[in-house]
Amino acid sequence: MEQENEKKITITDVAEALGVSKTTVSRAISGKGRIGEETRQRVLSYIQEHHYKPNVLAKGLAKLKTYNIGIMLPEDYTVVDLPFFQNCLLGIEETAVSVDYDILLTMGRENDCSPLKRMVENHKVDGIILMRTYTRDAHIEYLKPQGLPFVTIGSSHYPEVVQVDNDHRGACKDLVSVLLMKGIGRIGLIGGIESHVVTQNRLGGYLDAHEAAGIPVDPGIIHVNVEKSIMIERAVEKLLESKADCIACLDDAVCIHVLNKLRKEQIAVPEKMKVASFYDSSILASNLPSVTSLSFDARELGRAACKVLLELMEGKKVEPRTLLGYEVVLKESTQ
Amino acid sequence: MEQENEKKITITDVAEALGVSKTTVSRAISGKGRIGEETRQRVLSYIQEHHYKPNVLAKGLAKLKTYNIGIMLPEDYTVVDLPFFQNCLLGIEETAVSVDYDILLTMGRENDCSPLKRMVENHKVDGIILMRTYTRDAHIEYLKPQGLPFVTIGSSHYPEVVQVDNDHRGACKDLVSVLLMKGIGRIGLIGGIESHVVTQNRLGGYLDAHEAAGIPVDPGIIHVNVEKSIMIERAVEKLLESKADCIACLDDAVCIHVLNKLRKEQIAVPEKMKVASFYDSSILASNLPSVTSLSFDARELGRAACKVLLELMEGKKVEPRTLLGYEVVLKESTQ
DNA sequence: CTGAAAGCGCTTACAG
DNA sequence: CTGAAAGCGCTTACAG
Repeated sequence: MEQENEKKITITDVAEALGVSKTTVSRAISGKGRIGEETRQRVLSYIQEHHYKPNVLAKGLAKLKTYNIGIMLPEDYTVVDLPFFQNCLLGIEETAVSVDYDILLTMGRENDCSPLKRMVENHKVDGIILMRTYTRDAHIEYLKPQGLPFVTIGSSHYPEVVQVDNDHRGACKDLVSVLLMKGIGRIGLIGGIESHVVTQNRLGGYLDAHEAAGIPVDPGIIHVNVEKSIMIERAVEKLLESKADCIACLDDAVCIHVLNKLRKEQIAVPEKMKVASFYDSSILASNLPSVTSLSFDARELGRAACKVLLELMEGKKVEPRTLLGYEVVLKESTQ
Repeated sequence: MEQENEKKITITDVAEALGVSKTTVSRAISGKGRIGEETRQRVLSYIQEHHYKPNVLAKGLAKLKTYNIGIMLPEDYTVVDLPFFQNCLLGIEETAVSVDYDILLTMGRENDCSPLKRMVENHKVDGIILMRTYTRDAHIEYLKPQGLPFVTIGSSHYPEVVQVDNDHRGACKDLVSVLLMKGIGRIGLIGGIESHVVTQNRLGGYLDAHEAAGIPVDPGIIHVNVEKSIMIERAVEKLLESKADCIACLDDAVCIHVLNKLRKEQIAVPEKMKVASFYDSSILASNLPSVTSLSFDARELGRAACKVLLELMEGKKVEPRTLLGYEVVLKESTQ
């Protein structure tokens, strides 16, 4: 209860109590500038004892920093993406906190920059992480001329935009290659939104694998921009007609619908139809049969993105592109 | 590109350019204090034209505010809870932004206050929203003597702690009452963590309904603190043995496992066993059969919580408890 | 109606 | 090694 009365003690209070100048106190805390070891200890122990904590706001004003990093989270999420974002955020926070930065969260739609703009114009952040990218990305276009450091999680086609991403293209290529090698020759595709860069990468990986294996691609079994469950069901029907061996889902939300549809049609997985997902999520972990998919470390991705951003904020030169690894996880659905 | 050069113009720049004092500029912006209408317009239009935006940090320092509200998100989430948190956050942001506040996000485990503490001690927020409550809540206990306004989403047993919640107890009571009235007499329970206050409320609603209907409760068919899938499966087996008519799941994560288990055991839903969930999520929406559950408006909950917090921050007196509504959604699984 | 000045809580050249 | 002073960009009594 003692603290209740103490009420926000400031650097001036500390200085007065100790009979030194604010300068000295400041130096003791920051460790910068020459200062006697004895004085330093005296200040430090007083501070400890009286629970003094510098006001980051004031420090920020003096140094023209906010000690906040802004996060732009897409609002039009899919349930399935959420664990990814959550883990990513954990990774970001973890590394931000380690240098005494906080996370300012804002959410918005694909083409609505206003939340982002607000955050920037109000001078509330020192740097920004965009959690999703689009082939034509209004957020990036707004941010570029702003001169504020930012990185994207997920790839973009914008030159000079620093990006951190999992290697989706490589991952999909590997997964598809494995399937092709197992003799699963006709792999149909369902899902994905073309305006998301990641969709392009996944498609690229799919094509890469076919090229590497010398197997031609049948454009007739590729169903992109299929999102609503009805359209997914129709796509499944078409793939059944086209005698596909396997349905590769561009993401897990689609995969859930595909599995439901197959169940409804009494098509046994994997006996009559194999299924794989190009994404990674805990949602499909408990499915019966378990689903072959990719595995990414979202938390590590968050850490990496934040680290790169912090370097950028310090004015360092950074790699324009950081690609993180993945694992192909083979399960029952493609056996 | 023009903006690139302009570089952070300040109130002093504006004042000089217009030949007025900073005081005047400040008044024109805030609308406070007497000021000539003409002067006011002159300032305002200059500001517009030159994209001047006051530095919120500096304003904050002068007024001893941060214009941030802190959000404490639990780290040990379940996938199924995520849509709830996401929508809740949207509601919070929406109303925070309307009064020019931002959201500072931090995440932590049930008994780890350090992220919260850090945020508070660094003077980074003017108020806090706890997104989950526990029967013995370390966060609340840390926060109470701090004198910083805060509200919880979800109920707590702590007196004087302002809380905003859906009426889980009433909702569960209604749902169970409906089932009982349909002649579904033996309703088994699976899931829930006793240390979560919401579990207590749901149990309470379950009991209320039985009492109201004059039907005795069989403690043998209540399986709380069942979380892991193996334990859930075992609980399902026991309920099958005990001839339960229906399995009510304390939350949707549990419900998914229950459905999987029933499918594995070839028990038809709803013919051989009814199923209901005490929670609300989009995950079960696409299930076959669709699952009877409750429906809460998480976004509205976020709005309400933020509104209450803002009032608290203005020093107003607020209701200690705000309860929001719900809907009982009957679906195929209990037909 | 308007302005000079002090103040918010810190940092950091500049002297000594 | 230490301190007085100016400054970060705003607000707000207090005069006029």
